[in-house]
Amino acid sequence: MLSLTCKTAIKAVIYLAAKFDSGEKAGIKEIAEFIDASEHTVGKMLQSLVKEKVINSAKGPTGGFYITARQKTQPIVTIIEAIDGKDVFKQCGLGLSKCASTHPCPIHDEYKGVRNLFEKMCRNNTMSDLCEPVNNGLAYLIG
Amino acid sequence: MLSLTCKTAIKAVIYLAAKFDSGEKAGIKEIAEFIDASEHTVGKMLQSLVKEKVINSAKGPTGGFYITARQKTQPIVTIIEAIDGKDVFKQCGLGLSKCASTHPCPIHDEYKGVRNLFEKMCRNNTMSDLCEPVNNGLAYLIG
DNA sequence: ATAATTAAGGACAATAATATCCTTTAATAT
DNA sequence: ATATTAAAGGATATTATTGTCCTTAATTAT
Repeated sequence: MLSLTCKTAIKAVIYLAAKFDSGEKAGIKEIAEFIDASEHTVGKMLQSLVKEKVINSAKGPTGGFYITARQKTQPIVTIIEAIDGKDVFKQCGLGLSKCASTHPCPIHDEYKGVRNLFEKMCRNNTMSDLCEPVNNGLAYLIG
Repeated sequence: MLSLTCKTAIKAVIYLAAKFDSGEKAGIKEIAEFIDASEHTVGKMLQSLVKEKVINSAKGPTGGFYITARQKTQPIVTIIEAIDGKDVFKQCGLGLSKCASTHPCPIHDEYKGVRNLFEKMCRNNTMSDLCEPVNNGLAYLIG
């Protein structure tokens, strides 16, 4: 459903959300280490998130990536749309390009149910919602 | 969730299921045309399905691919497991390899719900279930 | 038996997704 | 102002997935 890059992005943002309380910015290296991903990949992906205004960045010494209180309240669908595009929740289960209720594939309705449930989950869960269990040691970003 | 090859496989098998009633076998070319996919790709993929005993084949003139009455009653999860493997319904939503209730990712439970719904759909729908609307012009395999 | 037909299967090519490197730009601290 | 630090961003390399080709093996009809 989601690309690898997108999953990495979600983890990175959750890390930034956790970091928010301290007010500190986080560097590429630090983030990559925490979510166990390659520095280069993380750098590239964070760039996209900044461009799409999902997170912020500052250059220079004491610079790094950070998230604002307002951004923290956004649902994770924001990340997904920024990285994988807005069509993730519209794709046909069998890959037809014109699949619709007027021209359905054989699993159209049922697959729509699955897709919608996933979308709902991504719209209902904010970044801070997901960083909370991580902060409390109830959930993990690696392993 | 599913690979492109797997989606093609499902469509091909639905076509074979529809063809079943006439007792005829279908050649690679015919199947590829009907589901609008490349001959080469379809040939390769059908080979795998035969090896996994999801469908059958016969060589030589009057040969081709076909499905038995028994095979037609199998759920489409059979196709999925043959092509994409058995782990499709076990993968973590954020890509962790050891994601489990004792070591969950932040979306573990909710994602499990989505995954399970999809799996249920794939286990409940048999090949003949899905070929019926196609036969009746209520659903399509192309477009 | 022979020719024709069709799937099997190995080898390879093209494409897309990921990952890496390197140079540039901006900001801060001295 | 200068040096240092860190992100931005372009270019390229690697890997995985998908697609193509071609030869082989099996079956049937004549």
